[in-house]
Amino acid sequence: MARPSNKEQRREEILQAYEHCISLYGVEGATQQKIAEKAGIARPLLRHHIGNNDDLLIEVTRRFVRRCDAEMVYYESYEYASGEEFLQGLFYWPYEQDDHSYNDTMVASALLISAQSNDEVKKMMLWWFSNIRDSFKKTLKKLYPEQKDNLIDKVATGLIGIFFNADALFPLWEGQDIQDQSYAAAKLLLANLET
Amino acid sequence: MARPSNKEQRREEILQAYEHCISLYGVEGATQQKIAEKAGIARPLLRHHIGNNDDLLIEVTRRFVRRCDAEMVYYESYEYASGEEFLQGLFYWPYEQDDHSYNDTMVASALLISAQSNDEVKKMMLWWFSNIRDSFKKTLKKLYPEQKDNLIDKVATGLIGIFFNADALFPLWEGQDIQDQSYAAAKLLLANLET
DNA sequence: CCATTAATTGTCATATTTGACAATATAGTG
DNA sequence: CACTATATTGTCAAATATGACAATTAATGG
Repeated sequence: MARPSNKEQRREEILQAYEHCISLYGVEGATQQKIAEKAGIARPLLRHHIGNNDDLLIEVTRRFVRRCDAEMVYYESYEYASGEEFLQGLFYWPYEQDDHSYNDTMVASALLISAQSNDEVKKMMLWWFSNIRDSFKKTLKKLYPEQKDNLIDKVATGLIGIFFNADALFPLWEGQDIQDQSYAAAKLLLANLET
Repeated sequence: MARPSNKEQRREEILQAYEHCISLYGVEGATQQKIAEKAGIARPLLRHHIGNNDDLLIEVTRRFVRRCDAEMVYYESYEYASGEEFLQGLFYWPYEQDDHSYNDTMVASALLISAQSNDEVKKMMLWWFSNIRDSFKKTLKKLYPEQKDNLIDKVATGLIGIFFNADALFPLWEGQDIQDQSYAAAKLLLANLET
């Protein structure tokens, strides 16, 4: 009856380009022009397919959180042979296996800044972190079912912190020593669950 | 012979206001108007006292790094009775004791984004992190002189990660559970140095 | 009071960014 | 082909942000 809609595909392309720009320039530095350029489309299409700047920010945050959720579900379903294998996957996951080339942790830290002055973003980012923490807890519980929840909670929170820090500093560090030391620290922390 | 210069004081006020705006809105979101408003002065004075946007970013980064350095020197000089006291000071330092009300970790993560596309900022932020890591190492070495450097390095990197994560999430979390769990995780990690 | 130097204010041009909408092109159906 | 719904392009006004500089005010020494 009419020209077929490519709205869903375009939305994805736009939001992925937006995420990429956010990781490079921050939320306020990711202008519509940069987004459109990165997505390889004309600027007015951002408006056509998604909306104004507010809409764009809400939608990109929603997409980011959902994407992380999906990844968490995937990780949860995986049966790790050991805690060490879990950490290996966490710290040494090769970028090439993602469908994008930018750094998720940079996106998250940029969105956390916007969350301070945007309640919707704040709500989503709160849920984002809770979800990650719960996922870590579940995985650790499966690996160490005999351990108390209380201890698992602490270790999970600590592992997340160590991992995010390593990931946020990754773009600045050429060498790998921060990643390696963070991985080593994570192992030390995880050892508290191996009785 | 002439009207006395208040350039140094004004520079400080401006750069502090800029830092505050960066922590709230990110680097690109901290416009000259917002900075001037926060500092309680007219916008053209930013230019008069410091310079254009590039100059402002360089100078605010320099000030931030120097301020953190000074804090590190202060912490290093302190004689901690135990590792636990060190962690207490780290995680439960009351905001009221700082001369500002904003979150340093948010400033750092915003500057880390700009560092990706600004070599001068990048250089300074690399030094910023190296310095913090060295400072942590020194403090731990003083507390646990019998431990191997290798182990101390790992624990230091891990503690920094856990602390930054807790601090970056602080503005979003009303309760204290993340701080408390992070503190508990840090204690677990530090326990690796208590033989 | 005068000269001097710096702070402060006022103002404008320019560049950038966004919002909005009309006009056109495209791909399907009958 | 004609019709329809959608994508795409073109364009412009409005808002915002920055750069630049002239004009004014203020504080100090002589």
